[in-house]
Amino acid sequence: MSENSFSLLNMVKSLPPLSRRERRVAARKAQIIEAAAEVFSRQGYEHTTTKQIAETADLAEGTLYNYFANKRDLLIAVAQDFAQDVTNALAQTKATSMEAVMAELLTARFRSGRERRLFMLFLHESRFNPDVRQYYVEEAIYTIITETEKIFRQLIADGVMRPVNPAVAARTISATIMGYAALYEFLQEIQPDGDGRFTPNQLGQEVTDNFIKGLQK
Amino acid sequence: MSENSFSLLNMVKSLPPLSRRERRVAARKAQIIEAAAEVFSRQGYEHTTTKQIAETADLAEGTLYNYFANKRDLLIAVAQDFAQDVTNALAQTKATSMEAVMAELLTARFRSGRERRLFMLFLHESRFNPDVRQYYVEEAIYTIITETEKIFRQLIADGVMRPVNPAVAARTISATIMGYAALYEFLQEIQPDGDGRFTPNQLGQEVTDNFIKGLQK
Amino acid sequence: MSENSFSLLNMVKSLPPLSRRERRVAARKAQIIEAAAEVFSRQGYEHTTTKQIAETADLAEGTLYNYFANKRDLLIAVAQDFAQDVTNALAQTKATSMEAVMAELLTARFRSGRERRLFMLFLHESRFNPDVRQYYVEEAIYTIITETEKIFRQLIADGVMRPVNPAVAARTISATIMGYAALYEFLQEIQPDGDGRFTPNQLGQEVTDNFIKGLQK
Amino acid sequence: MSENSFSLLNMVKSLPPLSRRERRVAARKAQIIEAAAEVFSRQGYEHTTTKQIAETADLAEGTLYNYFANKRDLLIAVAQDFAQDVTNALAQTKATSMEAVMAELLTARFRSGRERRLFMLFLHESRFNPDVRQYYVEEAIYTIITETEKIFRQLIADGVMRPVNPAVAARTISATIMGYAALYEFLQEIQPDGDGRFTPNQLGQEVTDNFIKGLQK
DNA sequence: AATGAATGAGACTTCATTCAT
DNA sequence: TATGAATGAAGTCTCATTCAT
Repeated sequence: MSENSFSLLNMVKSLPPLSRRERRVAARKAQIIEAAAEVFSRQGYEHTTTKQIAETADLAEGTLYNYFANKRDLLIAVAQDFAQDVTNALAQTKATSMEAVMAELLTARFRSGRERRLFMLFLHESRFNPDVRQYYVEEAIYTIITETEKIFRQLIADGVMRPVNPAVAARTISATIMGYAALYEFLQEIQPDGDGRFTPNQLGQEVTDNFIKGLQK
Repeated sequence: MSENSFSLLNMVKSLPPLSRRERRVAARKAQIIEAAAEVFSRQGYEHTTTKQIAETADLAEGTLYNYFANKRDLLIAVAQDFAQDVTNALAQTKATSMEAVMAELLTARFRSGRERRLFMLFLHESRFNPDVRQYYVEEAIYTIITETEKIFRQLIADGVMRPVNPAVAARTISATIMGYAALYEFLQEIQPDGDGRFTPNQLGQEVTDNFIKGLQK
Repeated sequence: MSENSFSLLNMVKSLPPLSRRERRVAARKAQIIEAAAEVFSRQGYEHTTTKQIAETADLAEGTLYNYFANKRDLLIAVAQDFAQDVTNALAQTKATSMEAVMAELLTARFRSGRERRLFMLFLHESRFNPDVRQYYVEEAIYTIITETEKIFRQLIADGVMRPVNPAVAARTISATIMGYAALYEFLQEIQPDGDGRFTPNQLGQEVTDNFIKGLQK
Repeated sequence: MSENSFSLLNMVKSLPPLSRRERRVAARKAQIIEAAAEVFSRQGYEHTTTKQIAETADLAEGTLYNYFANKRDLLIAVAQDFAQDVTNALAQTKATSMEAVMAELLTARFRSGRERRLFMLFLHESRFNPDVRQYYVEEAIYTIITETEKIFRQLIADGVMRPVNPAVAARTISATIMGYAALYEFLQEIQPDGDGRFTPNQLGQEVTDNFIKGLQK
C-alpha cells in the first residue's frame, strides 16, 4: 500500500496543486494508513490496539487522532485505500484471449499475503460496519464483478466465449477468486496428496483450464 | 443447529451409555452452544458479550462457566459442532451424474443464512484462534475438499468427467462455494442488470452449467 | 443525603412492596449516590473522577456502571435526590407569622456545607446539562419559589403582609437565599469590621428584620 | 469586555509610559483575555479548549503560551479583568436618595448576559482555584459589599435610612444581586402566572420597593 | 448446579502543553 | 514572535471472569 500514496497523489494531478501543508497532511495520513493496514492485516481489527498502530507508525497514540476521528475511521480509510488500488489495477486489465483474461483475474489479485488478508478482513468487517461495506464492497467487489462482466460480454460478442449469462459467469469467477484468497491461507497445509505444492501460476493455469474447457468429458 | 445437539449425542452412541448426569450435562452444553451459535452468527465473535449468550440460552452468565472454561472455548465448541454437521452431511452425498454432484455441492451448503454467516465467521476467527482453525479448517474445509476430490476421482474413473487434476478441481469447486457464501450477503444489491434476482437454485443451475460445459465456445 | 434513602423508600410505600433484589439494588444505588454527592460537593463534577467515587463508595470502578449508565447519569441522580429532599422539606413548612416564615426560609435551607455546595454545583452544571437543569431547576428551585409564593399569597390574604406582588417577593427572597448560600463560602473571611462573626441564626434574624420592616426610615 | 482591555491599559497610565514592545504585549494579552472571556462565558472553564480560545482570538494555540503560562492563568487573568471592571464601575456610583442607590445596585450589574455568566462562572471556579478566588472574590465581591456598606453608613448618618446594621444590610443586598444573577438564566421559564415577563427595570423597581418599604403591613 | 453482582484490566479518546520550524 | 503538529498523561467505560450465596 506504499504505492498507494503514489496512486492517491496521481489521482488528483488535475486538481490545483497541493500546498506544502496539504502535502504534509497527506503524507502523514498515508503513513498512518500504511501502519494501520499492516497491523490490521496481521491481527484483525478488534485485536489491534490504537497503541500498536501508533507504534508501527512510529508516532504517539494521540497523533493518530489529529488525522482520524477514531479507530473506526482509520479502518474505513484503509478500506478506501484498498478499494482504490483494486479499481486502479483493474482499469489496466485488457481483454484479449480467454486464457489471458482468466490468468489475469485469477493471479493478479492477491499475490501478496497482506492484500489477501486485508481482503478477508474487509469481508468480515463489512458485516458490522456500514462504511467499510460501502467503500470496500460497493467499490472493490462491485468493480471486480462489473469489470469482469464487461470483459465477458465483449468476449461473447467476439465469439470467443460461448453465450452463457455473463452476469452469472462474472460472479462465479469472482466468487472463485475470493474463495481461493481465503483457501490460500490454509492451502499450504492442505496439499493434494503426493503432488507437492503448486506455485500460484501452476494453480492459475489448472483452474483456467477447468473453467474454459469445463469439467465434462 | 438444533439437530446439531442430536448429532453430538449420536456421535457417542457407540460408547458406553451415558449416565443421567452426563446426559444432563450434554444437554446443557448443547443448549449453550446453540445460543452461542445464534448470537455469534448474528453479531460476530467480538461484538457478542457473554451476557447476550446467557440471555439467549435463558441462563445466568455464571452458568456458562460451569460448562465452558471461557468465551474462546465456546467459540471452539460451536466450530466443532459446525464441522461435525458438515462432515455428517457430506458423508451422505452419493456420486451419480456430474450434474447431481455439482448441484449437491453448490446448493446443499449455505441454504441457511446462519450457516453461511457462521462459515464466514470461522474463516475469520481461525486466523486468530488456532483451535478454531484446527476444528473448523482441518475438519470442515478439509472434509469438503477431500470428499469432493474422492468423488471426482470416481467420476474420472467412470469416464464421466474428463481427466483433469482432481485435487485442483476439488479445490476450485470448494473455493467457488466459499466465495459464493461470502458474496451472498452482498449479491442482493449487486444483481445482473434487468435480470431480477436469482433464486439459489437458479444460480446453482447456471453455475453448474458453467463448470460442466466450460466457458469456451 | 443518607436520610434520603429513607425518604425515597417512604415515597413508594404505597406501591407494591419491593422484592429483596429490588431492595438490594435500591440500597446500592443509594450508596453510590451518597458517595457521588460527597465527592461532587467537595470537588465539583469535572474534577471528580469515577475512581474517586468508587473508592468513596468502597466499590470497584466497574460496579458503578452496573447501576448507572455513565458519570453524567450519576450527577443527574444526585440532582434528583437533592431536589426530592428540598421538595420534601418545604412540604412541611407551615405559614404562621411573617417572622417564622422568613426564619424558616432563610435558615432551614443550607445549614450543611455540603448541601450549600451541591446547590451551587447544580446551579453551575445546569448550564451545561439539560437533565440536571430539568431535575434540579425545575424541581428544586421551582418548588422553592412557588411554595414561597403560595405562603406569601396567604399572608397577604390574612392581612399580615402588605399587598406587594407576591411573585416578585417570592423570587427576591429566593434570590437572597441563593445569594447567601454562595456568599457563605466566603463570608467567614469577609466579616463586618469589628463585629466578629455572625452565627447563622443571628444573621437570619437581622436579614428577616431588614426584609420585614424595610430599610427606609 | 472590549472596554476591558481599555481599562487594563488605563490602570497603568500613571506608570512610566510603555515602550512600543510593551504596548504590543499588552494588546495581545487583552486580545487573548477578550477571547477567553467570550468562550469561558459561553461554555464554562472545563468545557473550553485552548484550541477554541486560540481560534476565537484568531491566533495559534501555541501563541497563547507566549503570554500566559497555562490555561489556569488565563482564567485568572479574565477574573482580574472582570474584578477591575466591577471596581471601576462602583467607584462612580454616587449615594443620593435610597431609591437611586438601590436602583443602581440592582440594575447596573448584570445587564449583559455575558457578565452574568462570567459572574456565575467565577463563583464556581473560585471554589477550586485559589487565585480566581483571590482576584474575583476578594476584589469584586468584597468591593461590592464594602462600597455598599459605605453608602449605607452614609445614608444612615444622613437620616435617610433607618439604623440597621449596615454590614448585614450590605451583605443582604449583595446576596440578592448574586441570587438574581443566578436565577436570571431560569427566570424566563419561571414567570409569575399571568403576569407575563418582567423587564429588568420593572423587576428592579419592584425589588427596590420590597427592600425599602419592607414586606410587613 | 445456578445465579448475577462485583471486579479490574485494558481499550479508546481528549486535550493542555511543548517545541522544532 | 508565531505556528500548529506531536505528545502522553489521565479519564471514562466495557466486559470476560470470579465467587459468595
